[in-house]
Amino acid sequence: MVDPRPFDVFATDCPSRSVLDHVTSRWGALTLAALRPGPRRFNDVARAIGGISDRMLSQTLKTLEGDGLVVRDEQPGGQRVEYALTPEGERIADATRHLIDALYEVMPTLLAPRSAGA
Amino acid sequence: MVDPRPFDVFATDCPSRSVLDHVTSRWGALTLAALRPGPRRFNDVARAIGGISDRMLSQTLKTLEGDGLVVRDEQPGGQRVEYALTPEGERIADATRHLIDALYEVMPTLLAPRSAGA
DNA sequence: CAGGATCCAAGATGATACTG
DNA sequence: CAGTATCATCTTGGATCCTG
Repeated sequence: MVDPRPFDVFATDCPSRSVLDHVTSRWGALTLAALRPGPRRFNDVARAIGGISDRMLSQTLKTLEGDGLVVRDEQPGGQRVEYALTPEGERIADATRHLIDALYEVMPTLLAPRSAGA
Repeated sequence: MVDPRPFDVFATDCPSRSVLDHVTSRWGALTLAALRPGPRRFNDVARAIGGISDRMLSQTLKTLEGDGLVVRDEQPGGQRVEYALTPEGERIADATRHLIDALYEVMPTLLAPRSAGA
């Protein structure tokens, strides 16, 4: 039986490293987080994420789709396309959501003028 | 009483957004993960993270230090400097660790040749 | 609506050399 | 050891225009 965990994000050549890079890319985490509530259309995602351009969203979605974290559902007719998380995408999106929540929790402290002791 | 959670990473101008950007920067997550086991010296961190250059590590550490997630401890004498996580940094590092673990869990599926149904 | 193609500026990153 | 300074480069990201 092989090692069930041969992955190592610290290694440049590990496949998990590239997926991590995509997930932690500038728009990756936010895109996954935006899709977590459920399938969404392109422009809805674009509007949900402040500052993202069509180009970057398109590119990010493609990368995540290539990784198997997102699926593109094109309704017949063409005028309507929805993006959704795959089961694996959901696991990752949940984790990024936790990260964001942790961030919210520590933000007040980070913003505090450094030390209450001084 | 003010809203205890006025933060929104989806908003371009929210402070939490920039911290998220730093944490999910190319080397941010890996750097935090590398420091999670405990304080480490510069070159040890550098060696732990495959592919990072001195320059990038230095820059990443400074950014995270500026956010209040990392502290720099310089031992008198100068030849020895250690980097450690602040309590807030630990919370974030834990979250990124969970993200990495989630990644490890789904990797086998992501690598599988697409579908067992075809 | 849902993007693709192009052009271009800005920032990220790396290699190397140098310092205290 | 623990970085910093410089330079060249490669990628990222945005704005704009175009198509089905």
